[in-house]
Amino acid sequence: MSLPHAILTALLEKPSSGLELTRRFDKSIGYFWPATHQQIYRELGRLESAGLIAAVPQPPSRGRRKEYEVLAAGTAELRDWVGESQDPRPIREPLMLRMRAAAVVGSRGLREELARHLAVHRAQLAEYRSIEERDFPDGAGSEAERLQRLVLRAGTELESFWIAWLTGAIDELG
Amino acid sequence: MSLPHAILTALLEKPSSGLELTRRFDKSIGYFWPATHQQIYRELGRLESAGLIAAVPQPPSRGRRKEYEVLAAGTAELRDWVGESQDPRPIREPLMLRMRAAAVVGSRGLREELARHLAVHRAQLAEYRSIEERDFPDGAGSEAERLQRLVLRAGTELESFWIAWLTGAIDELG
DNA sequence: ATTCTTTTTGCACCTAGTTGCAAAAAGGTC
DNA sequence: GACCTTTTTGCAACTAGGTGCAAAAAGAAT
Repeated sequence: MSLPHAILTALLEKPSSGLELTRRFDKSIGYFWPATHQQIYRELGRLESAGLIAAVPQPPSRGRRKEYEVLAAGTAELRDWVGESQDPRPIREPLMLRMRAAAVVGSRGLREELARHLAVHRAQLAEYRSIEERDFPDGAGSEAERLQRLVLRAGTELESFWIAWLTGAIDELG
Repeated sequence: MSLPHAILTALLEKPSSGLELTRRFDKSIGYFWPATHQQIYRELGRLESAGLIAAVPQPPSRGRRKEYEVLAAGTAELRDWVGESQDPRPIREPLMLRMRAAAVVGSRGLREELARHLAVHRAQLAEYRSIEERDFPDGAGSEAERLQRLVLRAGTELESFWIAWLTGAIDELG
């Protein structure tokens, strides 16, 4: 149940319409939990019926912009969720499956694929770094800032890991 | 469409019944693509109807053990799949969402959660290391062996990354 | 041989995420 | 104001994965 909580977080940062949310997802929360506008609208509807968020007064109808804000119950729900305990979700990495498959039926075409992935991860790393420079140029600040920096660092380090691993793999398959 | 290919791979390594497959998944392929026995049976059924695998002759019926092997079409399918190009799947990491949520509503309970995750990742790393010692004690061998070693290395390095990151995060949240 | 337990297979339902498409409103152009 | 495009919202159908539960067979116990 992550998407609703992601949306609550985003709405607390700034009340928004569905479309604004979608755009902001694309360049922040979505890095760790992507969502399309369809998913977001559906979830906004559910959160509203659940009484966790509300549209700020305006005659609501299809096609008309609707701005949502988080209610007290929503904030409480999110606070609870932060402290909940939940196991890390299992890794699902098709590329590793393909490596294993290649060990059985041959690795034809695999090198190219590894190279493609390498390019994608490099691009992602570059994007994270530019965000880092833009948003966190100097040392630690408030707790909120430190948390956000930690998330970003997870991103850069994760991408760095893949870059290193893929480089090694391509090298070894030479 | 990863599960069917994971199953094809496992069946090529060794023809098996559904239950055997389930057990083998739990300690090898399942590290990167977990599956329950229910999923596996369902997929075996589909692969059979698709003509990619076949049960070795035996009166088939419910409750009676059924051994599957991969047909030529199945091997061909798997070979194609290895060379297919497919973007890395987006990361979905609820823990990062919780960090961001914590930046907004406070981090109560988060430290404990990070510590729990740390323990899980440490245990997983230990498991990978013991497999490494058991199965790959010495340097590189055949291509197949090199591929499997690379997969295992991805596992150990990924866990190491998380351990390092979590340690840093706990440290910084003091 | 009857009963009980374990193994093995599998169905059915549910939740979450994806994709295609379209309706209502808003805004621009003639 | 009639027409066209863009924005915004949303429905509906589909796919994949997760969970609960049960039926058939095999094996053990008496």
